[in-house]
Amino acid sequence: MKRPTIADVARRAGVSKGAVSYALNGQPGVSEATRQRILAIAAEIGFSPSSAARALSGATADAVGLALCRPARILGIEPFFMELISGVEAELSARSYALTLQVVADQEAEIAVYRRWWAERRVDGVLVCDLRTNDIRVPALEELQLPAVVIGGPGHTGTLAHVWADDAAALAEAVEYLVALGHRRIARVGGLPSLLHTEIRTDAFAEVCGRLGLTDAATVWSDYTGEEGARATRRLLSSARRPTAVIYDNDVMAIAGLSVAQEMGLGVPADLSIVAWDDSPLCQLVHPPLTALGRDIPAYGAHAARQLLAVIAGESVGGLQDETAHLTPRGSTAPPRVR
Amino acid sequence: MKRPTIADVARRAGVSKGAVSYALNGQPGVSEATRQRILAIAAEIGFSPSSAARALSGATADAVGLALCRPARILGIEPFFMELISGVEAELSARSYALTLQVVADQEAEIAVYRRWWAERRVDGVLVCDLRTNDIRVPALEELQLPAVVIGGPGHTGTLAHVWADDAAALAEAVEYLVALGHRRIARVGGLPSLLHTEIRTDAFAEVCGRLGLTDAATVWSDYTGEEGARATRRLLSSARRPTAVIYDNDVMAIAGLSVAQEMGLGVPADLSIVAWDDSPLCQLVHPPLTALGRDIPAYGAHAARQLLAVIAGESVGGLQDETAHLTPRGSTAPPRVR
DNA sequence: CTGAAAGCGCTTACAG
DNA sequence: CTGAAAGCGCTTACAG
Repeated sequence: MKRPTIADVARRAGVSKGAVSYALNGQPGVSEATRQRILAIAAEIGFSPSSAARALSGATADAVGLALCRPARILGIEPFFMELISGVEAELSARSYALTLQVVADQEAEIAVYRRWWAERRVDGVLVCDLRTNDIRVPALEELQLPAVVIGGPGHTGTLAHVWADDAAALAEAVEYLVALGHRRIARVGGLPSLLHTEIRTDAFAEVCGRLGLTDAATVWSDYTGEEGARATRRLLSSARRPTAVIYDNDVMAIAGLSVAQEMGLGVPADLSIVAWDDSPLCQLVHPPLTALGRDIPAYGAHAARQLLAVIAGESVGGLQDETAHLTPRGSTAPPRVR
Repeated sequence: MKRPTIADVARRAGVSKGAVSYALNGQPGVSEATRQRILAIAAEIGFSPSSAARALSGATADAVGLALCRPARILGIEPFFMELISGVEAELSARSYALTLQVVADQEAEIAVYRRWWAERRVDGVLVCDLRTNDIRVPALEELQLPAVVIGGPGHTGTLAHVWADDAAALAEAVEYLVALGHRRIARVGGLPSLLHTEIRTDAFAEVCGRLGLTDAATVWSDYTGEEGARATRRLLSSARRPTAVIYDNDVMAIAGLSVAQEMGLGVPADLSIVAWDDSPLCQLVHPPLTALGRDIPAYGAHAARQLLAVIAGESVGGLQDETAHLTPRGSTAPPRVR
């Protein structure tokens, strides 16, 4: 099957290629009647302009890039990324933008991908995940002047546009809720310490625990996987003054923690209360269902995509604060059993 | 920052643009010494050929498309897709191919996306998921002559290349294992009945149960979500002659089933044995860990991508049988408690 | 309001 | 082995 070109449309409409281009792109320079006729013919023969030809003529690539820097096993198990992607995609495809995805091994490789995308003119802009403190990707993108939106913050985003959520406030809400239930020994199993949002949560956890006079509050590090979450939980629950409540930085570790508690013969929530970040459907799959801090991740992705399209359009875009995660109490939290 | 073009490289190397093109693409027509010099200069100034210009000159788009037809909530929670994507992506990026992702609402929308991609020359080929019986996407792709590899089968793939796994054999292995443990009343919670692989598993389940003389074997339908998996499990466990073992078509439903059993006061595995398909890390997160039918999904994706690149290269490619899922026994299966 | 033409940055026959 | 040139399919000033 031969692909129709703009010349085919022009010939059938009896106009020049230029006129077809104007008609399709909603530019002035063609009468309304002609425009309608051209549009009808284009639809009839199934014409869509070659994205390569458009991109080459100085127009945009109509594509946005997303590089993911996590190993496959973590990418697969965390609902976060797929939900984010589906939100990004929904916004992009509504504007006929394509999403180009690439998995990278580390930040250097990610920067190399950005350079290549830029040199190839393959994407009009990129979405940046997993922001770190003093992230080397930020100056690299600034230097390339490749439109970019950082998903994360606040802070450490340089001059780049970004969308962020107030994790500190959400964490404080969770701690205050546990304290209100009567908990005094609260621990937190954190995600990768190199990520900015982990650091923000760690600082917020220390701040709120200090403010509430909790002296036994400790953060232990993990990497978002179930194995590490389980290991961290075993360590916490084996300690002399074991916590009566644990907050996990993601749903997968929280579920692993629940399983460890059951394995150790501890009742949840009687002996141990559990709170998870990322209120994915996983949290409601287990028994008891997990109290979780959640927000609309597809919407977060959609907002980031919208910001990026604005940056690409040349608008001046700064930071956008997204909804703060809110706590949904379920069966995994209760007042601590008096011992 | 100005993007370097082939002319910049040619000027600095003191050769024609054609020579640079030959050198970069490994074509004859340039001496080895010149080639090395050109390559060095290209690397030095960070030149990558414009993908648009390459695509327009009749070369390939160097991109492959993947349309996903599942709602965000299912896409997010099932590790399968993200694992598949990361495998696809690993293979593609090793050959400098980009992956273009689009989420679609239904098969008609998916076909429209294929038509647009084809007309826009945006991708060189596509990967097709979630094959159905008499799938309307197959003839549509055949008509477009858009290179495609179907991930699924056997059967119903028309003339398209495909990769598939023998789910019937894997299911038989699981049933035989349960029967060997002493189970006679085995149920199955199936996935979306419209999908071909669900149908294949259903037929295989009926066949092997018949062969082994299990008269109470029943398949109930679900949709891969935890809610539906839980509902189906409640129904099964409330029946007069409730099964002593259940096989679930995915990990998410199996975990939901485990949770329902616990909620109903049934011991797993003492009162109920559970087997899950898709041995993702989720299966080892719960307590007891789930016996599961698993295989290497990233590798499956990589094989599909490799097949697609072969089709794009014009090679004659048929069906490729991938590894059969194998059973990993864990704590969720045991001989049935005598009642 | 319309047409003819240049140009985007490559690839690839075609001459030398 | 190398260079000059056509052409891919668009967009967009530039004339009319």
